[in-house]
Amino acid sequence: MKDSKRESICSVDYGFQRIGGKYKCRLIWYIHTHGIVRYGVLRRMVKGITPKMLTQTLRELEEDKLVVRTVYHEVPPKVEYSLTPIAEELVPFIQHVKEWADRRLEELEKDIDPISCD
Amino acid sequence: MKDSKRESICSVDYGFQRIGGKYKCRLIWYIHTHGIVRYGVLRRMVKGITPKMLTQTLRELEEDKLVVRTVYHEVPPKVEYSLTPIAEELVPFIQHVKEWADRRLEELEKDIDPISCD
DNA sequence: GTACCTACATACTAATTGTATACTATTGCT
DNA sequence: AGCAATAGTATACAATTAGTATGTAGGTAC
Repeated sequence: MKDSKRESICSVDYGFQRIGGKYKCRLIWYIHTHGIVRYGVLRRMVKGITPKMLTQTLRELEEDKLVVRTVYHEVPPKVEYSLTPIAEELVPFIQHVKEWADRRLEELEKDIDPISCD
Repeated sequence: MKDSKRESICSVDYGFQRIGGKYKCRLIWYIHTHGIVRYGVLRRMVKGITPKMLTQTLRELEEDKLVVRTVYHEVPPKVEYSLTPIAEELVPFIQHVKEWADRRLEELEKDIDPISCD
């Protein structure tokens, strides 16, 4: 993520730069529903994500103070992720969008049958 | 926007695909605060947007049934955009993010002084 | 001693998204 | 005839974002 990304024109822009991207909100949501999650668990939960994207996204969230990364100096390595209060503030809104999306999907048709995020 | 965009893995994913992108939420927000807006007005409001991106984004929003495009067959041309009830459902949540972002920006520092979206 | 575990790192490539700039159509107005 | 106004299109290009493939560390179990 470049510094230029920090140059927002307005607060709507700023906000969505922080939670945009392919996986950010899904990660926030998953971490929220589990409280504290290990890297490997996230990797299995976020279907299709590669380790590179997972690490990259988590680092960006950490930089923006949305997740906390706790490293246990053990072997094999253990790293846990959890949400900051700042990120928790976003959870209701992610839930709102999720519910909105659920209604849209329901309207569309039943044969798409997307996998639930719960 | 490709058809693959329609292939969402979960509803969080689905939701954010519909409102993600550099300008979508800003446009929804601007149209909301003005009710009915003409193309040229939007272009002047959304600082820095190019006609290509504006048209493209509006068409995507229209496809997703978030905005309504009304063409008046006059010369010079007149086209008005307004939100659908589906998009209006998203407004409180965009406002939530906007307020969240305002708090973040305030915390960061005063010397950034981003332009308000109101 | 070698395979295995977790949580990455690195290099490269592909796909998507956005920018810059120029151009069009239509008709009233001067 | 030529220009202004509006809502775009077209084309080429640049930047950003995502994906693939492979490698690494430092122990532990066999």
